Amino acid sequence: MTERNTRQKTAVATVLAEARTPLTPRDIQVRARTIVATISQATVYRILKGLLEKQDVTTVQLPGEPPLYEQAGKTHHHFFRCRRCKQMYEVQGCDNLIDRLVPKGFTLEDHDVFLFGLCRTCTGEQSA
Amino acid sequence: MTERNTRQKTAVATVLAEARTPLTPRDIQVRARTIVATISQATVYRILKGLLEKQDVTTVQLPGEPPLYEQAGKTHHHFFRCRRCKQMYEVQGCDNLIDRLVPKGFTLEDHDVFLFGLCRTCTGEQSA
DNA sequence: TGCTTATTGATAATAAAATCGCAGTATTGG
DNA sequence: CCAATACTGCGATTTTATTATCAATAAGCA
Repeated sequence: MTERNTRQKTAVATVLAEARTPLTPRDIQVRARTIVATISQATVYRILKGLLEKQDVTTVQLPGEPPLYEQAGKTHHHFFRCRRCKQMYEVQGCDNLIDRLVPKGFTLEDHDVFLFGLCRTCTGEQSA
Repeated sequence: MTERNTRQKTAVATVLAEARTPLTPRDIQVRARTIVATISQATVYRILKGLLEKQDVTTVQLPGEPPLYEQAGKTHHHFFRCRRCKQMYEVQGCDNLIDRLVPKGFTLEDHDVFLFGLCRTCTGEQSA
């Protein structure tokens, strides 16, 4: 038969749509439970797998950490992660910068940039 | 007593010193076995742990992959990884570029850049 | 050269993430 | 509405990376 629209899928889609930052599967489960109280971790993984195949979500792979998930279709961006409050902030405008790093004769297909430090709020509170 | 200089430690140090790219613990074991035929994986991990504490080696954390190890003390650099031959190539000259990405008021402490695509050799062979 | 003990090798144990199996549930075409 | 079956929940299992255990080995000082 065809794919079915379940409450669980709707819940995960809603969570991803409303998320301001990439989420872990557990984040997604916790938030989805406010919509479907019993949604399981396995189901979250299954739904994410399906969404990935349909390219409705993408993964954000921070070095040394398990993947985070975010809705697909956003404009190209990277992240600044605050080491104090752990928040992730989107960063734009890398393209022409990256090209300069590519060695001559190499074909650039993709790239990642990660910034780490203190966000504006935590920079201010740092001295306090 | 004091720390001892074992053949295993020497072998790992030699492997790291001669490596042109960051290596996995298994890579290191395989290469070290050409020097000390019986060196075990556990020993490689133990030695790497010690070298990390002494800051004689650093880890390279590719997104979504377990850490690679390389000798410390190199000039700041990033990597271009060829998707075809899997080789990693060092890339330099990111600094002033990265600064432009930092949002106002944020404090940049660290950053990572990863380039993916085809190296010069594989770019040439691609059409063949 | 001996002796102390840091270190090793082999394997079991652990940790964390993701998947699997299956009985029960709920969606949807008719 | 109802039946076929896609999907779910739960727990067990797998996978991969790393660490712990412990008897055996080997640095390196006296």
